[in-house]
Amino acid sequence: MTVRTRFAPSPTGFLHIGGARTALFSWAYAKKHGGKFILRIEDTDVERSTPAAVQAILDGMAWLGLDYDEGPFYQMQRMETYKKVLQTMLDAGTAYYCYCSKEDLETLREQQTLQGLKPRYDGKWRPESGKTLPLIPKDIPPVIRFKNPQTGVVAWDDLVKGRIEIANSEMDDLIIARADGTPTYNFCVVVDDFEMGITQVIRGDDHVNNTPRQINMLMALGATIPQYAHLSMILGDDGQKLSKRHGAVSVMQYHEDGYLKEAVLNYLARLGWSHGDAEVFNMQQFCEWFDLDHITPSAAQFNTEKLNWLNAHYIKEANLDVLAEDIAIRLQSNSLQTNIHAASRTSNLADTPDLKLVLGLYRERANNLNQLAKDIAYFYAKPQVDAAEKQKHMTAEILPILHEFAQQIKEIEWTAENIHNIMNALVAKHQLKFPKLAMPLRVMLTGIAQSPSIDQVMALLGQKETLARIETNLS
RNA sequence: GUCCCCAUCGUCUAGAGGCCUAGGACACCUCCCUUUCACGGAGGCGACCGGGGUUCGAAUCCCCGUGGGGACGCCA
Repeated sequence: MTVRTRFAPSPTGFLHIGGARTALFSWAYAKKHGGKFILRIEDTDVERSTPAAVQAILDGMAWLGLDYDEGPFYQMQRMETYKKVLQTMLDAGTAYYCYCSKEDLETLREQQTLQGLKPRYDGKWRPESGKTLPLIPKDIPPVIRFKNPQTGVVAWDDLVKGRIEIANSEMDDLIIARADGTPTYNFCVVVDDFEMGITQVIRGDDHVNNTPRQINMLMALGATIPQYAHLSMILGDDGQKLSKRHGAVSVMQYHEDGYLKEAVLNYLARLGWSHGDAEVFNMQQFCEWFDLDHITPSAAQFNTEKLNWLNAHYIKEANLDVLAEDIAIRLQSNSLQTNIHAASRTSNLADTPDLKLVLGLYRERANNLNQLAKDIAYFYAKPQVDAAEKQKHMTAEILPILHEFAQQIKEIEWTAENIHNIMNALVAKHQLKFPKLAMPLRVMLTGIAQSPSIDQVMALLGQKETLARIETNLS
């Protein structure tokens, strides 16, 4: 049988890290088995679903490259189907009308909670042979409930958690259609998973408790029961549960925060799943290796440090053209123009340092795109020179030598090697340690005391700009 | 409260009864490299929640605790 998996988010917010991982695992499972990955938007909660959230989910998946083979399907557009199935169940006696009002239900729940009982429907309108149902009230539009079996157990072999058994006596008759006739979540999922031929349901483990109900409904419909794999949740960096109030951010936020999608993907893949000692791998390898057997059943804590490390790795590995595109945009949002775009070349940026060469010098030391852009900003705008560093490194002793250096580099062919030779010669002549000369240059040229080899920095900065910055600081 | 799930270094994890003196990765520490800061290289620190079983042998299987989490909506 062809594998068919699905990702079924409800559009009530952005695609967060947990949802992204669920999608990633479903996607990878389908890819691994040559199956289909289906996207289904569960938008039956009209109150909370928004088009913006739908778009946010689509954007998030697009950024990560989680492409779907079918969909997106929208449940709100499948009402006819649900109504039809509802009617069949009513006819078959596996569902029934319930005329309890919301208020009745509310007080019932309160009483039960007060008595320390598990809140559940009392079966007032559940038809049984020999039972007389109450008189149907005129002014209350009924909901439809599923007639859940009352004895026996529902069991399934969860692909992540192993065998799970839940007694039917623990479940009540859940509402599958609201008073206004619209179907509810558990029912729509069942109909859709059935009709879409889903073979493996991979979802968050907050759905474990829904599974036995769904299996019961599936059985009532005579459907094949899919396999289930319940993924445990992802905790925040602090070990706390992620929520709207606390720590949950959109995957797109990682893009904004300077992360490469390759790093996010690799990190997420490795969070709760493993392949021996493999830590760094691309999505192709992931899809080849992925299996449900190596998913941890326990919750995993998010670790930004490790994400940073992976990000550093992928920044080093990135295609330089792609990286330059990205960094150019980040620089631009700080009003810094680079010469990467043809349009920019028409301006007076012709002798501005080549971004790709600059990145070649800097990518090794970065673990974040925004930081990288910030670090190289001085190539494209005069830096703010750190006063303390200037005072520390531009000593009276070195000042005349800096003048001498400035003189000498006016004459040379502008290469890092030539610059380096001049520095070496000066240091030797005055019997100084190399940093004595390198540090003040670093401060004058970059504004701070840390940079790659300063001769290479000068080579990229250009002769004119290098001299200009030195002279400004010496005068 | 009831039901369900989970439990290996600080964190992510390897581990399918002997391969475990518990392995890898991030972080941390030390050293090396060095033109500062990074990168990189070499080392180091560091864990089987507790108690009972089963077994010749348990991180692995069972039971009981303990701790964490989830679910109990005309939300999904």
